[in-house]
Amino acid sequence: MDYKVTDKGIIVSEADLDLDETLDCGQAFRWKRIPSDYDYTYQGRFLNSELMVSQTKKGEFIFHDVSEDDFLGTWKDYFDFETDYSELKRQFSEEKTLSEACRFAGGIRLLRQNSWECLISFIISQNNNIPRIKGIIDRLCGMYSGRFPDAAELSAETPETLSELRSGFRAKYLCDAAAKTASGIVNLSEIAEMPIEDARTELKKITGVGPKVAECVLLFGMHRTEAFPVDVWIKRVLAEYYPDGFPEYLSENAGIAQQYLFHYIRNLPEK
DNA sequence: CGCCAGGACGCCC
DNA sequence: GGGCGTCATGGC
Repeated sequence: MDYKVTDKGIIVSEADLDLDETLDCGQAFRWKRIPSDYDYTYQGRFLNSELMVSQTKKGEFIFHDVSEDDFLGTWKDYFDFETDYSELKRQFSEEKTLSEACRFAGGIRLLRQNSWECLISFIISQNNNIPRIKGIIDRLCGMYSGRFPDAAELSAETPETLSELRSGFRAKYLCDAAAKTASGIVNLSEIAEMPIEDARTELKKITGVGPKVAECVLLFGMHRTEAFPVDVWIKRVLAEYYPDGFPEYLSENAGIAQQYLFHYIRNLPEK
């Protein structure tokens, strides 16, 4: 990754990034594509920072009105620019299906998100579809003037006061997650450092967090790249392409591989 | 109308 | 420990 500071903001050169593939692939739900003169532009937030970022036809990325401090302090880490995705894709491409998935969408990166936001987002995601997940999260932030509520704030809500979210049976799960996080029964920053089996057990103490949601929190919110969420789409991939199991040599980065496969199977032209 | 969505729970055996 | 109905909501 190369960057330069300009009067427009930070301009990044990075071959292994595509904004559509990374910001709209079901790992994060608060990015919106907005009209612009660039190839495409997304607007969104991470913690207390807002960002408008554009991708140009030359494959450069403009982080609009971002200072060098903010770029180095926030966005460089969020977009995981320290990781060499070319090298990862080289490893993945030793295997046939993954190789095709990487060729299909080589601009996916694993965002380094916030664990609390991921916990809430993926509780909402269960038995749900991506457009509706985005809508519910949008309405949740709308209750807090566009900000994502912290655990203390959300713990003051009840399933009734959350009714405007139209999150259905998930509202009581959100309240339980907030209560246990705010009270310290569940400590996300400690969980992030635990051996992964212990971390899974801890996360599943929250009602509404099962194997899939726990795995998503570990992967997307704690950057545990060995976590491997299995949803209905990945089940199809495993059944169709990996009847004998997922390759062992990939286990350290299985979660990142999973992102390429997820995007691939969901967007295959047919079948 | 039925089916499905980045599933988990409760109950049954 | 595995199997199955149920849980809201909305798009197709």
